[in-house]
Amino acid sequence: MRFAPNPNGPATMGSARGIIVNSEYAKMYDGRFILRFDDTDPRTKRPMLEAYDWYLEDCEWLDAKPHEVIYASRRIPVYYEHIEKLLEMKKAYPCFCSREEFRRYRSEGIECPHRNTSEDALEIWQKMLDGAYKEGEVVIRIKTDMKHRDPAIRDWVAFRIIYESHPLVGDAYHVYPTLDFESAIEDHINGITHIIRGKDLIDSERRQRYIYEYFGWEYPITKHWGRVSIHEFGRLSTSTIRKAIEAGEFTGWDDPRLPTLRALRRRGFKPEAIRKFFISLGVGENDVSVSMKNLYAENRKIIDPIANRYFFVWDPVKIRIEGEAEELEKEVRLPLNPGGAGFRVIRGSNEVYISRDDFERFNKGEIVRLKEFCNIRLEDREKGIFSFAGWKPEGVKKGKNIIHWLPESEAVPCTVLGIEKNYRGFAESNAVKDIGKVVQFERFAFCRIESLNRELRAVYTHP
RNA sequence: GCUCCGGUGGUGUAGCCCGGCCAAUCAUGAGGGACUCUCGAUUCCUCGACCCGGGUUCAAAUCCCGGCCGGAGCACCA
Repeated sequence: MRFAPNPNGPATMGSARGIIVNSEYAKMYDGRFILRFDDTDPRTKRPMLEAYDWYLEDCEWLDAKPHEVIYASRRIPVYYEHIEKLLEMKKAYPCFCSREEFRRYRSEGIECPHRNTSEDALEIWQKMLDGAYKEGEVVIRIKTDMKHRDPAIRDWVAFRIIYESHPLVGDAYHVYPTLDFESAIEDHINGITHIIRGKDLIDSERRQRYIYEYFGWEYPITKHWGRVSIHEFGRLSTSTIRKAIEAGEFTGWDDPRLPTLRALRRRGFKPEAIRKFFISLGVGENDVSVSMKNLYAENRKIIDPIANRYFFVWDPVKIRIEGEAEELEKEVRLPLNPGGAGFRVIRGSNEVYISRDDFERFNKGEIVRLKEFCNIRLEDREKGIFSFAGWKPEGVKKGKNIIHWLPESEAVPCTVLGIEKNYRGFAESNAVKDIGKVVQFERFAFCRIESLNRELRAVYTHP
């Protein structure tokens, strides 16, 4: 099995499907999983140097470490050898038609003048390599059938001239193979038995079969799947993301709002959840339109039992509790997580922060409960004054009237990088020791604590 | 337009090749209940689908034909 991306940007959710499904099959049948960079176009789909390593990182993260990594741009001489054989066999030829001319021949199903006249094909090829021709002046075509019922198959291009420095191999070459050619050769050399890829490559198979036939090779078994679109992200292509990043709309390729794997990793998603999510999508040929909620559900199953719970008071409002001031200075114990991992301790106070959302919901005289602490009654909304109303939870309406809270002494300034917006407020000081981990801010969401500088920074994972 | 695919609950998926055990799987979602301490978490229950028409057959989600709808490709991109 193989996954063959062009590293013109980092791996996204779309790449994840290819990585996961292919590697999963390799695991199931004890086969090999190869990561191959199809980076043979230094211009239109220019590879991004950093992205090569990012792909490697992302594969390992997804538990899909490749058995072998191939860089097509470093194996161009291999493709040259093969095309030379085809030229000798007269199964390929140099074509001097312009794109427009050839398009006409193709649509009318007639052979172009260069198809059978080039006795000196190998000489022309050599001159191409020597740089005797300009870009677009000549290409190498594979002979198929100019009467093929699908015009897309008719005598396709295998090599073209591009004078542009390649990010990985520099100026070593200026005659580059197309994807169809490079991929056909590599799949055979690497002994690929099964290919699973997008259905946009169905025609590619029909083209490549000609080469396999000429060389007497056996074509791998193929499966083509439809496009995945994710409700929350819509259609974001690598190039649109790049433009948006350059325009400053996103902070980088790992901006939590992006569907890149780097972003998901930053948000604290578990690779196992992503694997399950894509495996559940299957390999049908229909296009699928799926919601991130499914991924959230998978992820939640893994992290919910183990994520530590903390308070995060967003958009905070300071309130004062009157009466029992001394008694309020006590230690409050709250469960750390559902797995029974013990307790965290918060020191109570008669002055605490609560979220504005909560604060503005209450009516005068209403009793609410500060979770695991005490009950309070709203006395004066303008001044933010409540009165003490008992220790036991009795008498409090269940549900939304049990709220989270934080005293000044426990409050660490915190920003959560969200999806729709960022949230500012105070996080419970105990959360500081969970840097790098995914926690649940109670009544808010799961978040990954990222760093502590002037303030604590967290990244929104999901509800 | 030409070539080729596909249509199962709101969403995704299993089943289709090799017809019966399918009043159709699993997940997500939605609705409702529970919770002496997250009603944005957890938990329980319920709801909900074989595109349409014809044919073959004792029997069709599964096979055949037609229609409708949707998708992909038709680059010197991958």
